[in-house]
Amino acid sequence: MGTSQADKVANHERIIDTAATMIRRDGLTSLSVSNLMQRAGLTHGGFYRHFASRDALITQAVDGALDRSASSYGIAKRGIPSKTSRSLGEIIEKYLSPTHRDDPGTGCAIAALATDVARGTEDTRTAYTQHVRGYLGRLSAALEGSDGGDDDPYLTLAAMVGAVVLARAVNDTALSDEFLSHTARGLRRIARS
Amino acid sequence: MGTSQADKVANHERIIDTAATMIRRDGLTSLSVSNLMQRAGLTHGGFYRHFASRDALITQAVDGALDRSASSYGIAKRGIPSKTSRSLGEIIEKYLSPTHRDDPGTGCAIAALATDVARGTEDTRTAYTQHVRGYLGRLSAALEGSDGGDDDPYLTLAAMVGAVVLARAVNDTALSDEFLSHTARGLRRIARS
DNA sequence: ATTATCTATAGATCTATAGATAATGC
DNA sequence: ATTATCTATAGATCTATAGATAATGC
Repeated sequence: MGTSQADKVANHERIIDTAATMIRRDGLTSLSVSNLMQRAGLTHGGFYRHFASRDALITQAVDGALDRSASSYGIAKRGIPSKTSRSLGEIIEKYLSPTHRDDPGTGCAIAALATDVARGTEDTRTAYTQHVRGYLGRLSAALEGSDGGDDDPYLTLAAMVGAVVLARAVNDTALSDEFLSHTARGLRRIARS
Repeated sequence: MGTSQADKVANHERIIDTAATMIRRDGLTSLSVSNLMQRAGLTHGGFYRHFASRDALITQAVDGALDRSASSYGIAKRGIPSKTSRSLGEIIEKYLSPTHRDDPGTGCAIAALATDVARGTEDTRTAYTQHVRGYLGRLSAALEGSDGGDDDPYLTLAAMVGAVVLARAVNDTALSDEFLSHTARGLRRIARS
Protein backbone atom coordinates (compact mmCIF):
# COMPACT_ATOMS: atom_id res chain seq x y z
CA MET A 1 0.00 0.00 0.00
CA GLY A 2 2.97 2.27 -0.32
CA THR A 3 4.70 3.73 2.73
CA SER A 4 7.68 6.02 3.14
CA GLN A 5 11.03 4.82 4.46
CA ALA A 6 10.49 6.95 7.55
CA ASP A 7 7.24 5.10 8.15
CA LYS A 8 9.04 1.80 7.69
CA VAL A 9 11.51 2.68 10.45
CA ALA A 10 8.65 3.74 12.71
CA ASN A 11 6.78 0.52 11.94
CA HIS A 12 9.90 -1.54 12.58
CA GLU A 13 10.37 0.01 15.98
CA ARG A 14 6.71 -0.31 16.85
CA ILE A 15 6.84 -4.03 16.03
CA ILE A 16 9.81 -4.54 18.37
CA ASP A 17 8.21 -2.39 21.05
CA THR A 18 4.95 -4.29 20.85
CA ALA A 19 6.80 -7.61 20.92
CA ALA A 20 8.90 -6.52 23.92
CA THR A 21 5.70 -5.94 25.87
CA MET A 22 3.95 -9.08 24.65
CA ILE A 23 6.81 -11.43 25.52
CA ARG A 24 7.13 -10.03 29.03
CA ARG A 25 3.41 -10.54 29.54
CA ASP A 26 2.85 -13.91 27.83
CA GLY A 27 6.29 -15.45 27.38
CA LEU A 28 8.44 -16.22 24.35
CA THR A 29 6.61 -19.28 23.04
CA SER A 30 3.16 -17.69 23.06
CA LEU A 31 4.11 -14.96 20.61
CA SER A 32 2.72 -15.55 17.11
CA VAL A 33 3.72 -13.48 14.11
CA SER A 34 0.18 -12.71 12.97
CA ASN A 35 -0.96 -11.81 16.48
CA LEU A 36 2.02 -9.49 16.92
CA MET A 37 1.52 -7.76 13.56
CA GLN A 38 -2.17 -7.33 14.24
CA ARG A 39 -1.41 -5.57 17.55
CA ALA A 40 1.14 -3.41 15.78
CA GLY A 41 -1.57 -2.41 13.28
CA LEU A 42 -0.15 -4.34 10.31
CA THR A 43 -0.83 -7.60 8.52
CA HIS A 44 1.27 -10.71 9.05
CA GLY A 45 2.60 -10.89 5.48
CA GLY A 46 4.67 -7.75 5.89
CA PHE A 47 6.58 -9.16 8.82
CA TYR A 48 9.26 -10.84 6.72
CA ARG A 49 10.38 -7.58 5.15
CA HIS A 50 11.35 -6.51 8.68
CA PHE A 51 12.79 -9.70 10.14
CA ALA A 52 14.41 -12.78 8.64
CA SER A 53 12.43 -15.11 10.89
CA ARG A 54 10.34 -15.29 14.04
CA ASP A 55 13.50 -16.25 15.96
CA ALA A 56 15.34 -13.16 14.70
CA LEU A 57 12.52 -11.00 16.03
CA ILE A 58 12.51 -12.81 19.38
CA THR A 59 16.20 -12.02 19.80
CA GLN A 60 15.61 -8.33 19.12
CA ALA A 61 12.48 -8.23 21.27
CA VAL A 62 14.31 -9.77 24.26
CA ASP A 63 17.11 -7.26 23.75
CA GLY A 64 14.56 -4.44 23.55
CA ALA A 65 12.69 -5.60 26.64
CA LEU A 66 15.95 -5.79 28.63
CA ASP A 67 17.11 -2.34 27.50
CA ARG A 68 13.81 -0.59 28.17
CA SER A 69 13.27 -2.12 31.60
CA ALA A 70 16.88 -1.66 32.70
CA SER A 71 16.85 2.08 32.12
CA SER A 72 13.50 2.23 33.90
CA TYR A 73 15.01 0.66 37.03
CA GLY A 74 18.04 2.91 37.25
CA ILE A 75 20.46 0.58 35.47
CA ALA A 76 21.55 1.75 32.06
CA LYS A 77 22.15 -0.42 29.02
CA ARG A 78 24.66 -3.25 28.97
CA GLY A 79 26.36 -2.63 32.28
CA ILE A 80 27.11 1.06 31.82
CA PRO A 81 26.01 2.81 35.01
CA SER A 82 22.98 5.06 34.71
CA LYS A 83 23.41 8.80 34.96
CA THR A 84 20.24 9.21 36.97
CA SER A 85 21.60 7.02 39.73
CA ARG A 86 19.01 5.86 42.24
CA SER A 87 19.71 4.98 45.85
CA LEU A 88 19.40 1.35 46.88
CA GLY A 89 16.32 2.17 48.94
CA GLU A 90 14.65 3.68 45.88
CA ILE A 91 15.55 0.70 43.69
CA ILE A 92 14.14 -1.76 46.25
CA GLU A 93 10.98 0.27 46.75
CA LYS A 94 10.24 0.58 43.05
CA TYR A 95 11.23 -2.97 42.15
CA LEU A 96 9.22 -4.58 44.94
CA SER A 97 6.12 -2.43 44.43
CA PRO A 98 2.62 -3.76 43.60
CA THR A 99 2.75 -1.55 40.50
CA HIS A 100 5.76 -3.43 39.16
CA ARG A 101 4.24 -6.79 40.05
CA ASP A 102 0.97 -5.95 38.31
CA ASP A 103 2.45 -4.77 35.03
CA PRO A 104 4.98 -7.29 33.72
CA GLY A 105 4.57 -5.90 30.19
CA THR A 106 6.53 -2.76 31.08
CA GLY A 107 8.44 -4.21 34.06
CA CYS A 108 11.90 -5.71 34.51
CA ALA A 109 12.63 -8.21 31.75
CA ILE A 110 15.06 -10.13 33.96
CA ALA A 111 12.17 -11.14 36.19
CA ALA A 112 9.59 -11.53 33.42
CA LEU A 113 11.74 -13.63 31.07
CA ALA A 114 13.92 -15.60 33.48
CA THR A 115 12.68 -19.11 32.81
CA ASP A 116 11.90 -18.37 29.14
CA VAL A 117 15.45 -17.22 28.45
CA ALA A 118 16.89 -20.27 30.21
CA ARG A 119 15.04 -22.36 27.58
CA GLY A 120 15.86 -19.99 24.70
CA THR A 121 18.70 -19.46 22.25
CA GLU A 122 22.30 -18.62 23.16
CA ASP A 123 21.82 -15.14 21.67
CA THR A 124 19.05 -14.23 24.09
CA ARG A 125 20.96 -15.76 27.00
CA THR A 126 24.02 -13.66 26.16
CA ALA A 127 22.00 -10.44 26.10
CA TYR A 128 20.29 -11.46 29.34
CA THR A 129 23.64 -12.19 31.03
CA GLN A 130 25.03 -8.78 30.11
CA HIS A 131 22.06 -7.10 31.74
CA VAL A 132 22.37 -9.24 34.86
CA ARG A 133 25.97 -8.05 35.16
CA GLY A 134 24.70 -4.49 34.83
CA TYR A 135 22.29 -4.96 37.72
CA LEU A 136 25.00 -6.60 39.83
CA GLY A 137 27.39 -3.74 39.20
CA ARG A 138 24.76 -1.20 40.15
CA LEU A 139 23.88 -3.08 43.34
CA SER A 140 27.54 -3.56 44.28
CA ALA A 141 28.08 0.20 44.16
CA ALA A 142 24.94 0.85 46.18
CA LEU A 143 25.85 -1.79 48.78
CA GLU A 144 29.40 -0.52 49.30
CA GLY A 145 30.25 -0.91 52.97
CA SER A 146 27.62 -3.47 53.97
CA ASP A 147 28.75 -6.33 56.20
CA GLY A 148 27.99 -9.11 53.73
CA GLY A 149 30.75 -8.07 51.32
CA ASP A 150 30.66 -9.85 47.97
CA ASP A 151 27.60 -11.89 48.89
CA ASP A 152 25.12 -9.03 49.21
CA PRO A 153 24.73 -7.93 45.56
CA TYR A 154 23.96 -11.51 44.46
CA LEU A 155 21.64 -12.15 47.39
CA THR A 156 19.86 -8.85 46.82
CA LEU A 157 19.30 -9.39 43.10
CA ALA A 158 18.21 -13.00 43.64
CA ALA A 159 15.73 -11.95 46.33
CA MET A 160 14.33 -9.08 44.24
CA VAL A 161 13.80 -11.28 41.19
CA GLY A 162 12.50 -14.20 43.26
CA ALA A 163 10.04 -12.04 45.20
CA VAL A 164 8.54 -10.49 42.05
CA VAL A 165 8.33 -13.85 40.30
CA LEU A 166 6.66 -15.48 43.32
CA ALA A 167 4.35 -12.51 43.93
CA ARG A 168 3.13 -12.86 40.35
CA ALA A 169 2.65 -16.62 40.41
CA VAL A 170 0.80 -16.83 43.68
CA ASN A 171 -2.99 -16.81 43.69
CA ASP A 172 -3.61 -14.91 46.91
CA THR A 173 -3.26 -11.14 47.07
CA ALA A 174 -2.35 -11.03 50.76
CA LEU A 175 0.43 -13.59 50.34
CA SER A 176 1.61 -11.83 47.21
CA ASP A 177 1.82 -8.49 49.05
CA GLU A 178 3.71 -10.18 51.88
CA PHE A 179 6.40 -11.40 49.49
CA LEU A 180 6.97 -7.84 48.31
CA SER A 181 6.89 -6.09 51.69
CA HIS A 182 8.80 -8.69 53.73
CA THR A 183 11.50 -9.10 51.10
CA ALA A 184 11.88 -5.31 50.80
CA ARG A 185 12.24 -4.93 54.58
CA GLY A 186 14.66 -7.83 54.79
CA LEU A 187 16.84 -6.35 52.04
CA ARG A 188 16.88 -2.89 53.59
CA ARG A 189 18.04 -4.54 56.79
CA ILE A 190 20.94 -6.20 54.98
CA ALA A 191 21.89 -2.94 53.27
CA ARG A 192 22.07 -1.12 56.61
CA SER A 193 24.15 -3.70 58.45
CA MET B 1 -4.35 -53.36 21.43
CA GLY B 2 -5.86 -54.68 24.61
CA THR B 3 -4.33 -53.86 27.98
CA SER B 4 -5.32 -54.72 31.52
CA GLN B 5 -6.75 -52.17 33.93
CA ALA B 6 -3.60 -52.44 36.01
CA ASP B 7 -1.60 -51.48 32.94
CA LYS B 8 -3.92 -48.56 32.33
CA VAL B 9 -3.24 -47.19 35.81
CA ALA B 10 0.49 -47.64 35.28
CA ASN B 11 0.28 -45.91 31.89
CA HIS B 12 -1.76 -43.08 33.39
CA GLU B 13 0.84 -42.45 36.06
CA ARG B 14 3.70 -42.71 33.60
CA ILE B 15 2.05 -40.07 31.40
CA ILE B 16 1.74 -37.66 34.34
CA ASP B 17 5.26 -38.43 35.50
CA THR B 18 6.68 -37.85 32.05
CA ALA B 19 4.71 -34.62 31.70
CA ALA B 20 5.83 -33.41 35.14
CA THR B 21 9.44 -33.71 33.98
CA MET B 22 8.83 -32.24 30.52
CA ILE B 23 7.04 -29.12 31.77
CA ARG B 24 9.76 -28.35 34.31
CA ARG B 25 12.36 -28.66 31.56
CA ASP B 26 10.60 -26.95 28.63
CA GLY B 27 7.67 -25.03 30.12
CA LEU B 28 3.91 -25.43 29.94
CA THR B 29 3.30 -24.10 26.43
CA SER B 30 5.93 -26.28 24.75
CA LEU B 31 4.26 -29.53 25.78
CA SER B 32 2.44 -31.22 22.88
CA VAL B 33 0.16 -34.20 23.36
CA SER B 34 1.78 -36.34 20.67
CA ASN B 35 5.29 -35.56 21.88
CA LEU B 36 4.32 -36.44 25.46
CA MET B 37 2.63 -39.71 24.49
CA GLN B 38 5.58 -40.68 22.34
CA ARG B 39 7.97 -40.20 25.28
CA ALA B 40 5.62 -42.20 27.47
CA GLY B 41 5.77 -45.03 24.91
CA LEU B 42 2.20 -44.63 23.61
CA THR B 43 0.47 -43.08 20.61
CA HIS B 44 -1.28 -39.73 20.76
CA GLY B 45 -4.76 -41.08 20.05
CA GLY B 46 -4.96 -42.88 23.39
CA PHE B 47 -4.38 -39.69 25.33
CA TYR B 48 -8.04 -38.71 25.47
CA ARG B 49 -9.05 -41.88 27.31
CA HIS B 50 -6.80 -40.68 30.13
CA PHE B 51 -7.49 -36.93 30.16
CA ALA B 52 -10.42 -34.78 29.09
CA SER B 53 -8.13 -32.25 27.42
CA ARG B 54 -4.56 -31.02 27.20
CA ASP B 55 -5.41 -28.40 29.86
CA ALA B 56 -6.68 -31.08 32.25
CA LEU B 57 -3.37 -32.90 31.92
CA ILE B 58 -1.39 -29.69 32.46
CA THR B 59 -3.21 -29.15 35.75
CA GLN B 60 -2.37 -32.67 36.93
CA ALA B 61 1.20 -32.44 35.67
CA VAL B 62 1.81 -29.16 37.53
CA ASP B 63 0.33 -30.73 40.65
CA GLY B 64 2.52 -33.79 40.18
CA ALA B 65 5.65 -31.73 39.59
CA LEU B 66 4.99 -29.69 42.74
CA ASP B 67 4.35 -32.77 44.89
CA ARG B 68 7.38 -34.70 43.68
CA SER B 69 9.82 -31.82 44.03
CA ALA B 70 8.45 -30.67 47.40
CA SER B 71 9.03 -34.02 49.05
CA SER B 72 12.49 -34.11 47.50
CA TYR B 73 13.41 -30.80 49.17
CA GLY B 74 12.25 -31.72 52.67
CA ILE B 75 8.81 -30.12 52.43
CA ALA B 76 5.94 -32.56 52.32
CA LYS B 77 2.78 -32.24 50.27
CA ARG B 78 0.40 -29.30 50.60
CA GLY B 79 1.91 -27.63 53.63
CA ILE B 80 2.04 -30.66 55.91
CA PRO B 81 5.53 -30.72 57.46
CA SER B 82 7.80 -33.50 56.30
CA LYS B 83 8.73 -36.29 58.71
CA THR B 84 12.32 -36.42 57.49
CA SER B 85 12.89 -32.84 58.55
CA ARG B 86 16.03 -31.27 57.14
CA SER B 87 17.99 -28.49 58.81
CA LEU B 88 17.95 -25.09 57.13
CA GLY B 89 21.62 -25.49 56.24
CA GLU B 90 20.85 -28.73 54.46
CA ILE B 91 17.92 -27.23 52.58
CA ILE B 92 20.01 -24.28 51.41
CA GLU B 93 22.90 -26.48 50.38
CA LYS B 94 20.76 -28.86 48.37
CA TYR B 95 18.55 -26.19 46.82
CA LEU B 96 21.43 -23.95 45.77
CA SER B 97 23.60 -26.78 44.40
CA PRO B 98 24.85 -27.03 40.79
CA THR B 99 23.09 -30.42 40.66
CA HIS B 100 19.72 -28.79 41.27
CA ARG B 101 20.45 -25.99 38.80
CA ASP B 102 21.48 -28.44 36.08
CA ASP B 103 18.46 -30.73 36.33
CA PRO B 104 15.24 -28.70 36.27
CA GLY B 105 13.29 -31.76 35.11
CA THR B 106 13.54 -33.34 38.56
CA GLY B 107 14.11 -30.11 40.52
CA CYS B 108 11.86 -27.76 42.46
CA ALA B 109 8.73 -26.96 40.47
CA ILE B 110 8.30 -23.63 42.23
CA ALA B 111 11.49 -22.39 40.60
CA ALA B 112 11.01 -24.20 37.27
CA LEU B 113 7.38 -23.16 36.69
CA ALA B 114 7.24 -19.73 38.34
CA THR B 115 6.62 -17.55 35.30
CA ASP B 116 4.63 -20.25 33.48
CA VAL B 117 2.19 -20.63 36.36
CA ALA B 118 1.75 -16.85 36.61
CA ARG B 119 0.47 -17.01 33.00
CA GLY B 120 -1.53 -20.21 33.54
CA THR B 121 -4.96 -21.18 34.79
CA GLU B 122 -6.35 -20.45 38.26
CA ASP B 123 -6.23 -24.18 39.06
CA THR B 124 -2.49 -24.37 38.58
CA ARG B 125 -1.97 -21.12 40.49
CA THR B 126 -3.98 -22.46 43.43
CA ALA B 127 -1.90 -25.64 43.61
CA TYR B 128 1.27 -23.58 43.29
CA THR B 129 0.19 -21.22 46.08
CA GLN B 130 -0.47 -24.10 48.46
CA HIS B 131 3.04 -25.40 47.92
CA VAL B 132 4.56 -21.96 48.41
CA ARG B 133 2.80 -21.84 51.79
CA GLY B 134 4.30 -25.23 52.58
CA TYR B 135 7.80 -23.98 51.85
CA LEU B 136 7.21 -20.83 53.92
CA GLY B 137 5.98 -22.88 56.87
CA ARG B 138 9.00 -25.12 56.69
CA LEU B 139 11.39 -22.17 56.50
CA SER B 140 9.62 -20.33 59.34
CA ALA B 141 10.17 -23.30 61.63
CA ALA B 142 13.80 -23.60 60.59
CA LEU B 143 14.43 -19.87 61.04
CA GLU B 144 12.90 -19.70 64.52
CA GLY B 145 14.91 -17.27 66.57
CA SER B 146 16.62 -15.36 63.77
CA ASP B 147 16.79 -11.57 64.11
CA GLY B 148 14.75 -10.80 61.02
CA GLY B 149 11.53 -12.18 62.48
CA ASP B 150 8.68 -12.49 59.97
CA ASP B 151 10.75 -11.15 57.09
CA ASP B 152 13.30 -13.95 56.93
CA PRO B 153 11.18 -16.85 55.59
CA TYR B 154 9.92 -14.71 52.66
CA LEU B 155 13.36 -13.28 51.96
CA THR B 156 14.94 -16.73 52.13
CA LEU B 157 12.45 -18.36 49.77
CA ALA B 158 12.58 -15.43 47.34
CA ALA B 159 16.39 -15.54 47.29
CA MET B 160 16.51 -19.33 46.83
CA VAL B 161 14.05 -19.26 43.94
CA GLY B 162 15.62 -16.16 42.40
CA ALA B 163 19.14 -17.54 42.60
CA VAL B 164 18.22 -20.83 40.90
CA VAL B 165 16.20 -19.07 38.21
CA LEU B 166 19.03 -16.61 37.49
CA ALA B 167 21.70 -19.31 37.64
CA ARG B 168 19.78 -21.22 34.96
CA ALA B 169 19.15 -18.25 32.69
CA VAL B 170 22.65 -16.86 32.68
CA ASN B 171 25.06 -17.86 29.94
CA ASP B 172 28.29 -17.88 31.91
CA THR B 173 29.18 -20.80 34.20
CA ALA B 174 31.31 -18.71 36.57
CA LEU B 175 28.57 -16.12 37.07
CA SER B 176 26.00 -18.88 37.46
CA ASP B 177 28.09 -20.57 40.16
CA GLU B 178 28.50 -17.24 41.92
CA PHE B 179 24.74 -16.79 42.19
CA LEU B 180 24.46 -20.14 43.93
CA SER B 181 27.43 -19.83 46.29
CA HIS B 182 27.02 -16.15 47.24
CA THR B 183 23.29 -16.48 47.82
CA ALA B 184 23.82 -19.61 49.93
CA ARG B 185 26.43 -17.87 52.07
CA GLY B 186 24.29 -14.75 52.44
CA LEU B 187 21.32 -16.82 53.56
CA ARG B 188 23.33 -18.83 56.08
CA ARG B 189 24.49 -15.52 57.51
CA ILE B 190 20.89 -14.37 57.93
CA ALA B 191 19.89 -17.64 59.57
CA ARG B 192 22.69 -17.35 62.16
CA SER B 193 22.03 -13.76 63.14
C1' DA C 1 -18.80 -58.07 25.84
C1' DT C 2 -15.89 -54.71 27.40
C1' DT C 3 -12.18 -51.56 26.96
C1' DA C 4 -7.33 -49.69 26.42
C1' DT C 5 -4.76 -48.44 22.71
C1' DC C 6 -3.85 -47.56 17.73
C1' DT C 7 -4.66 -45.72 13.01
C1' DA C 8 -6.50 -42.15 10.35
C1' DT C 9 -8.22 -37.80 9.85
C1' DA C 10 -10.88 -33.31 10.49
C1' DG C 11 -10.35 -28.58 11.67
C1' DA C 12 -7.62 -24.97 13.48
C1' DT C 13 -3.39 -22.38 13.78
C1' DC C 14 1.21 -21.08 12.73
C1' DT C 15 5.59 -19.89 9.96
C1' DA C 16 7.03 -18.55 5.69
C1' DT C 17 6.57 -17.39 0.73
C1' DA C 18 4.74 -15.48 -3.78
C1' DG C 19 2.51 -12.26 -6.34
C1' DA C 20 -0.58 -8.02 -6.26
C1' DT C 21 -1.27 -3.25 -4.86
C1' DA C 22 -0.40 1.49 -4.23
C1' DA C 23 2.29 5.16 -2.55
C1' DT C 24 7.17 7.03 -2.52
C1' DG C 25 11.14 9.29 -4.50
C1' DC C 26 14.47 9.78 -8.22
C1' DA D 1 11.08 2.37 -11.04
C1' DT D 2 11.28 1.17 -6.48
C1' DT D 3 9.47 -0.68 -2.34
C1' DA D 4 6.56 -1.22 1.97
C1' DT D 5 2.54 -3.51 2.87
C1' DC D 6 -1.42 -6.56 1.77
C1' DT D 7 -3.86 -10.75 0.04
C1' DA D 8 -3.73 -15.49 -0.64
C1' DT D 9 -1.83 -19.76 0.13
C1' DA D 10 1.49 -23.75 0.80
C1' DG D 11 3.26 -26.87 4.16
C1' DA D 12 3.82 -28.15 8.82
C1' DT D 13 2.08 -28.99 13.37
C1' DC D 14 -1.25 -29.40 16.96
C1' DT D 15 -5.72 -30.63 19.53
C1' DA D 16 -9.42 -33.54 19.40
C1' DT D 17 -12.47 -37.18 17.45
C1' DA D 18 -14.12 -41.56 15.12
C1' DG D 19 -13.75 -46.08 14.06
C1' DA D 20 -10.66 -50.31 14.05
C1' DT D 21 -7.95 -53.65 16.65
C1' DA D 22 -6.80 -56.92 20.03
C1' DA D 23 -6.31 -58.29 24.67
C1' DT D 24 -8.90 -58.57 29.20
C1' DG D 25 -12.22 -60.37 32.40
C1' DC D 26 -16.94 -61.79 33.44
